[in-house]
Amino acid sequence: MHRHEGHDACETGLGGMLARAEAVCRERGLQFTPLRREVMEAVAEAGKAQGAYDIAEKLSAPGRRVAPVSVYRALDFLMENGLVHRIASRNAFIPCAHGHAPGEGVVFLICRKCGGVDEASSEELEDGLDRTLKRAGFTPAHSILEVEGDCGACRERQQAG
Amino acid sequence: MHRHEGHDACETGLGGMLARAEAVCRERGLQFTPLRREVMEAVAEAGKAQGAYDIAEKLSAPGRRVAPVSVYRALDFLMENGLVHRIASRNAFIPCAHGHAPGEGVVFLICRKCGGVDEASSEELEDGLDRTLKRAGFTPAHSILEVEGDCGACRERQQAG
DNA sequence: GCGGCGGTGATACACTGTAACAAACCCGCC
DNA sequence: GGCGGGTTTGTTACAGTGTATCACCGCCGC
Repeated sequence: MHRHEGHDACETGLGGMLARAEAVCRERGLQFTPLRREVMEAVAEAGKAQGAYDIAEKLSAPGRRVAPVSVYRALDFLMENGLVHRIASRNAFIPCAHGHAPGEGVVFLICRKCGGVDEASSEELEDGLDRTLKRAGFTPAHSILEVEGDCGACRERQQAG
Repeated sequence: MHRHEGHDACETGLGGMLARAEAVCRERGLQFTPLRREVMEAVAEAGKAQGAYDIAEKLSAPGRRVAPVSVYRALDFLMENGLVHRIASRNAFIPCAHGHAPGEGVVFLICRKCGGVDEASSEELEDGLDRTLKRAGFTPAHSILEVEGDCGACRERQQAG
């Protein structure tokens, strides 16, 4: 996973994400079951967005088959609780890097080279979007902001190498 | 289709869109074949985003079956030439309401009630996005901006009725 | 005519996601 | 301990979305 330039206060890394997931569930009286934990781990470990079927395969082993439908259920749970995000343009899932209010304007930065996905949020962007929507007479309920391109790390790597 | 509040210079309506498609193809030396025309019509006629399979069904008739794969090819062609857009969050397609540079920041406003999709673009929004990306060290290649909510027409309709 | 090329038809298939129902589990309660 | 009810998971089947492959057709230039 590449660095996160756009935001701090970001307890990143597998451990931090699992700890946060656990905390959130305890707080809300929800069960952080073994399956949900495993799915969370699988999403958090991977350096890039994972498809549901990828996760199902990763969790399966000789003698244990995890069906995609189970993965979807775990992912739904994790999404409802803001622990993972869905990348619509990829039909794939990433861990939520930092806690942010649900529905808040977060942009996903998807690198074409390394496949990594970073999150960025900005007041400025959100304000611009709000004003544009208001001008159009549109009341937003949910936004999808995804940008595909080249992340800083990959560009450096390319220039250096 | 509801009104377009956010932009003008918008030769909307079936005729205008077909004319533009024809013009674009002639300009670029590309073929605006019957099938492509029919797919363009199907997308332009419908008041809301159409799935590829919907289009295939609409074009099929007793004695003539249009396979989804043919529709996809036509849609790819039309998308490459900026005549239709894909709505990632719906797996569906809409006609491009107004000519805009490829890759330019256009937001799709998707109404939950009527299913209509409007386009809006704004300098302000684009600037905000550009600055956010620059701050994150990210070089954009392609953006997807989709907002789901309630369009003005539907809100009025609801208050009146 | 002949070869190349783009478009279309047709089949098959991969990938993504959901519905429905059964079984296991947990927990409070009698 | 046993019972009832809610939640989670397993399993199967299926719907929806998109692509690969190959064959055929029509057109155009040589």
